[in-house]
Amino acid sequence: MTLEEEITQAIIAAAKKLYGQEPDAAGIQLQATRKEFEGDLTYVVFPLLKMSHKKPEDTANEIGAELKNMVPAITDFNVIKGFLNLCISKSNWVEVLNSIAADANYGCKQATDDSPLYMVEYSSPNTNKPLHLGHVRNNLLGHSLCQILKANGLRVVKTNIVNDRGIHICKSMLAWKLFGNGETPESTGKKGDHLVGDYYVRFDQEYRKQVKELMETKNLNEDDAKKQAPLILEAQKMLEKWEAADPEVRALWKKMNDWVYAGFGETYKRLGISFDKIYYESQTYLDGKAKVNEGLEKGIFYKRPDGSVWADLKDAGLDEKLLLRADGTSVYMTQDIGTAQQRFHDYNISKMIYVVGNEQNYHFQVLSILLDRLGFKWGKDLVHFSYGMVELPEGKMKSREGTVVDADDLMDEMIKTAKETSSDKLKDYAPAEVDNIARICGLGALKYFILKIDPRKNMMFNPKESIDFNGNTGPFIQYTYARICSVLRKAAEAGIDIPAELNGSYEIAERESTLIQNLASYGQVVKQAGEDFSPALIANYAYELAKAYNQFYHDFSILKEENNEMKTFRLVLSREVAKIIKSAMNLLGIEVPERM
RNA sequence: GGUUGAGUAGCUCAGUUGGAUAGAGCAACAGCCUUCUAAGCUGUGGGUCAAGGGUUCGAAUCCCUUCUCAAUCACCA
Repeated sequence: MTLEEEITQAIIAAAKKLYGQEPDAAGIQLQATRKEFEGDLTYVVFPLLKMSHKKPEDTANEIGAELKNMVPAITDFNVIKGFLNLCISKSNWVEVLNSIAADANYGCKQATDDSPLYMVEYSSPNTNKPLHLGHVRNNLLGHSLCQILKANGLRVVKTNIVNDRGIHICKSMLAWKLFGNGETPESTGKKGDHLVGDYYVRFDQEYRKQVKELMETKNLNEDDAKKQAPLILEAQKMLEKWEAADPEVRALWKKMNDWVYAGFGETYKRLGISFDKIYYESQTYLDGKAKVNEGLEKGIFYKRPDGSVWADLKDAGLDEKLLLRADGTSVYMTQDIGTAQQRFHDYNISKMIYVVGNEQNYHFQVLSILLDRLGFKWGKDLVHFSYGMVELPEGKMKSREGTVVDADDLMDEMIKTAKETSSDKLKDYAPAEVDNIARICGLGALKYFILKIDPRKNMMFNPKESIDFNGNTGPFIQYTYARICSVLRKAAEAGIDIPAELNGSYEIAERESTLIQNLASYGQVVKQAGEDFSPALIANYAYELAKAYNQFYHDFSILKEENNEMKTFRLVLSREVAKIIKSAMNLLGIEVPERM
């Protein structure tokens, strides 16, 4: 039983004794006492007034006196208005620290074979353009979410759906065929995804030229010109050939997709993310079509005179939704139906989570309803982990207007800046170690910058101001870790033995017990982050912890402390802070360096 | 127009499910390195929590109205 639970029980017992009624345990909240008041834990007594029929101060005093008698760890209490501040004994805090030290995975749970299986889809790139800042947010959130779910004792399958077919892919294929002169990643030295992306842009440029020309020469309006431009017609023909499995088109498709996958692979590796199972839309869209046709036969969907298939969702307060075009080809929704079916066939999934931007809210609302109507019992329970857009000072990112922040460029930039920042301090180190530290810090700054923000919100990214390395940042937390490592190294050099567990009595200071209290709350934070799907909670916790440690570090000597008992205590405390920082950062997918 | 989300310091963001005098960082200014890593620590200034009403011991938080912004409501994915 934790101290909080013990006190909660005591409050219930005290209320019963004093007022003859038992308050609801769920309604009893203990919070850390604000630092301007004396005490460690605070209980707000206002809810008890209905049963006590006394003033807040009197009620708090009565309860406080009872608690002090019942709970040995409570040494004293004070009352301010309706707030009952409880002081916890020093020895209790040392015990708490010992319990943290005894558990290498403190705050995290381990999954067993019976644990529920969660499947998390994230990343979900198109194969016609390189990853940009928006994808980075998606990838980081997805990876961190998986880490957090695992830390809550769940089994997790990380999955990715690659959008590898459709008209947009044909556009870059066509442009490469027409203008590429046989260029390859090898011949140009370009990453495959960038090379293919360039041809996607090229298609758009040439296409727009043709549209403009048609409007001028044949006096067409824009819509008609867009439909009649030779390039788009040829791309459509290519898509038809692809669907008919034309060997030449398929070979080109495979070649270019492989270039892109190699490029994505590099970016993923650098970002530190991975997948357990990858799905490709080219392999699931036929299932989706089959399922839609099945729904059509059962009368769940209906066909219009032109041959297109629709779902009527007006009774659910939504509109009608297209599922198959008149020519029989599939749309986004069709593919997602097929993909979902395959996944639930492949795995015994208890929860399916889609990490996809909030622009898709409507899509997932519809998907859930459609799957439910198609008879999948899990359809209703799909979770769309919806996150906000990344905005630039000029507004939204647009590939065609060149206002995207490329993922690879961004990482290069961050690592370069980190290297400049650390070059003075790391003069004595081997170049490879300097590079590795710059990589860890640069990526740490980027990842933390993105993950500390509430996922739901749109976030602002200003490339000119770039990302900070001071203050509430990844490197700040990494620095705190490296600092502790340095102290522990020096302790080892001096031959000081740091025990696994403390015994004895220690006169610890307020700042030290606060730090222990901070450490102790890690488990609660991990749990909350798991329930809320919120890496931001972990990020903010890690910052608070690092800040609290730095204040402690500034005010107290560790190795220079003359009292050996206290020196040992502070070393253990430091070691445990480092452990929890490393664990929390791991949940965010951020590495921590031992020196920087 | 409908739906969903958001609006907190000059800027970027927190705010533990309704608790004490609304907090950090950046930017500005002023201090702290012969002593365990100054990517650190301390201090100063900066707020009508979009506006108005309601619920109650107590509201940035819950409810209603209004305003502003974003996304979406496509035979694009």
